[in-house]
Amino acid sequence: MSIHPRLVAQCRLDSPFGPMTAAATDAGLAGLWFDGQAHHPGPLPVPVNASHPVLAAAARALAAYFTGHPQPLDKVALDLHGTPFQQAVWQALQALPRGSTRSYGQIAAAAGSPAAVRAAGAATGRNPVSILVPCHRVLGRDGSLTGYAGGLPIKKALLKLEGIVAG
Amino acid sequence: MSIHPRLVAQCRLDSPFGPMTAAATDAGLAGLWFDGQAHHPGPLPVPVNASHPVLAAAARALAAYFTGHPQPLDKVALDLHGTPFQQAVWQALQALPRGSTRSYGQIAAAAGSPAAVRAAGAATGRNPVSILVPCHRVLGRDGSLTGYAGGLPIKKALLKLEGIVAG
DNA sequence: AGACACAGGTCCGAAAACGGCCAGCCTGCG
DNA sequence: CGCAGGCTGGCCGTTTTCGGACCTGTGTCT
Repeated sequence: MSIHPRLVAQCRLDSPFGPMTAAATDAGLAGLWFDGQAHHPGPLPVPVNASHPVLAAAARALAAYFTGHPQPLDKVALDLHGTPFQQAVWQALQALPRGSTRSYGQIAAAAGSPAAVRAAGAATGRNPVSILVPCHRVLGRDGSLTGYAGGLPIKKALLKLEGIVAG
Repeated sequence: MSIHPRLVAQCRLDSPFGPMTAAATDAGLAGLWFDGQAHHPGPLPVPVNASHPVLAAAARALAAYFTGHPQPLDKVALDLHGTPFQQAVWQALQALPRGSTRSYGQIAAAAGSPAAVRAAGAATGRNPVSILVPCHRVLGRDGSLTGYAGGLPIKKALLKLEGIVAG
């Protein structure tokens, strides 16, 4: 997958698990990556501008998430760039509230292709907006962690933060 | 291609990669070939005269090149004989300073025919003045050596001499 | 004239490889 | 039996790889 074609601004954001990079279009948040995570897009050819409204909103939402807010007070607009199937999967992920989990099979079904379980796993891994699009709430059928672009320890910590003991 | 019609003198010159033959018109250097290289014109029907000013200048330039001079102190006048397209390609080659490389596609574009990539390769191969017209600084798009009239080992050695590790 | 051969590069379609899976079997236990 | 573990094979979108077709100017051969 290529980088989002309409990026206009980026900035750095802090999290308890290390600094992150956020990127936005004028339509919404397009990316939020841990440093060195899998599928990191690398250096972005757009200016740093932390005061861009979308990035400011993302910073507030991220802070609210780590403060423990069950639902983000103001939802951040998203502008995700991917194939139709990926869009469907990421859409399904956004429907997961804090503290709930699903299996990859359930996500695949929600995305409209119940049999495309493995592909759903791949699409989940390509989620460009970590945390705010809760790809970490997807587990194996038996509750195993299975994988996370930012590394399993962070996935486990995020779930623990949400009150889930799974692991 | 036929031999240059206005040749007036020739002589032998030494290089670290073996002896070479140089040929000149009164207007400038017309050829510089390794013994046995591809497209070698063969025995030339002109007198041997190493003291001809153009050939003397060529000898100095060649020596300077192998000494490591970044730019020839006094540029040798050139009198290249070829088709308009070949002239354009060789012109583009002369613009390459020591240590820099281009792809055949870039050379074709610089010669005015971006699509004539393959033709640019052919024209590059017919370059009559080795080394001083740096046809050895042209590589494949992926950095591969692809070819050299004097043999790939010499091309590689010339590049190494200029500080390029490409291989 | 006409038909090839080249010191390359781009495009496009087909085919194969690759996963953040899961169900079905088979084994080895108590 | 009942259950935990390991292997196997099929699942499917995406990515990568691979193989042709075509392009273009020139020299050489028919």
